[in-house]
Amino acid sequence: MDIADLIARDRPRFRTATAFVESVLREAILSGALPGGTPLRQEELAAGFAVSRMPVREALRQLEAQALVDFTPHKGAVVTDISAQDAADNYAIRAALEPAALRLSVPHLTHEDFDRAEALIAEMDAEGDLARLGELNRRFHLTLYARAGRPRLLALVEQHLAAADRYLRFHFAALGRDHMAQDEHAALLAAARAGDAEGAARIAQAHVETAARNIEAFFARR
Amino acid sequence: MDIADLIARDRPRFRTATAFVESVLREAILSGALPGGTPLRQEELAAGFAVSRMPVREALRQLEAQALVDFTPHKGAVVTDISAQDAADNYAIRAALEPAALRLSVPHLTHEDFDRAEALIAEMDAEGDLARLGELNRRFHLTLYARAGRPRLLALVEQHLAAADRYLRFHFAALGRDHMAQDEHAALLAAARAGDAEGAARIAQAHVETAARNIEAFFARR
DNA sequence: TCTAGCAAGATTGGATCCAATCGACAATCG
DNA sequence: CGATTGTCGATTGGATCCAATCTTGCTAGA
Repeated sequence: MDIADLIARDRPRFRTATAFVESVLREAILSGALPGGTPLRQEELAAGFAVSRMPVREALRQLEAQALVDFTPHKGAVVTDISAQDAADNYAIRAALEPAALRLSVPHLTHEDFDRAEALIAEMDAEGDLARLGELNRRFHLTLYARAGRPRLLALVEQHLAAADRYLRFHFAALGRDHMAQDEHAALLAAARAGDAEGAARIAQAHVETAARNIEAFFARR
Repeated sequence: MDIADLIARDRPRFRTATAFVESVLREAILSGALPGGTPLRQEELAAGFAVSRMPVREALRQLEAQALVDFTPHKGAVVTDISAQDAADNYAIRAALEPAALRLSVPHLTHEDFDRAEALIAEMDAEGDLARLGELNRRFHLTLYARAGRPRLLALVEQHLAAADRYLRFHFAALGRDHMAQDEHAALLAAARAGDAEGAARIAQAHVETAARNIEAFFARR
């Protein structure tokens, strides 16, 4: 999706221009529309969003705090580029957080949650578009974590899941989309359904770690 | 330490006013000098820092992304207040991240690291000031995690350790400083020294979880 | 007396303007 | 001929100004 589309579609949803610019830029970075290393010129962005430089600057500051852009004084902001180290970092964090979220959440999951998760697995089987596939994958995992009752923990997981989409792009490009590991998703859901929080946590951890290995192998091979 | 002191001391260390304001405000919030719920008026802060409102606004945006202040459009920023839920969140995150960092770090720790950690334990025994005690505690843990080779993971751990100081203040007030659990620190160091990453990780997790229970009990009792 | 509404002050959001810094290229000096 | 320095354009950092919105308190009417 182009940036212009995002602008036209979402502007009314935000009360302030700053929040709007921040949201669009974040999605653009996470979706890969703005690849790592892209310099973000304030004037240019301001013109694109039809606002002044100020909301752009504030938005860039927020993205800096989220480690999505790098700031250098008097040189400006650049989209953080994705390295093998960053990927390893991301997966190490997720491998720690997601099993923890699962352990807290599984005891409180409802039938509706399980049904929704199952439907998402089916949708993933049918979906062809990669961006959409990443979105479905995120929603599947977040559905299973949602009942953890720890909003900050969930926000962290969500943030790092979204960031992982940037690597997922390489993942698919290198290995094909059958590496989405749908059987692991099914096993995860089954364990959660059985109330086996510990087993589910183990599967989730292994799930993240195999993904990490795949990405690592991909980076090593070039 | 007063805000005025921080201002006088640290201004030359920063290239830009924004970075300076952000740093001072963050420390002030984490140290408890600015308690939760404090409204942060831009004009007032700008006058205090002898700058205009703009760097203050940018700094506040960054703190917002770090969940240290809450923004409401046209109403301004307020220091995020610490609730039992926030504390539980913080400890859940740390209970997941710190053992992971430890597992990665222990195999690469050096004799110097162990010596430094041991010295920090001794310093904690001798230290009376609470703020300084929290700082020593942080440095002890971070020393053991430092060789994990995952900068983002470490940054997350550091951020949440620092945030925990806000709760630690209550912890000590309620339970006395002997609850610092120095014996657990010693056990943690011993396991790390023995190269037992798994054992160290277990101790660290238990360490965080008992702290979480203490805080929870404290919040429940009022 | 109580409430709805309006008006003034306070405060933030956004735009515009000026200053400081960086990068590149050219001119000068050894 | 190479290194250094100075100047200019581009870009960001910071200050000031204006607009939008929220809050507060007063007033008028039921």
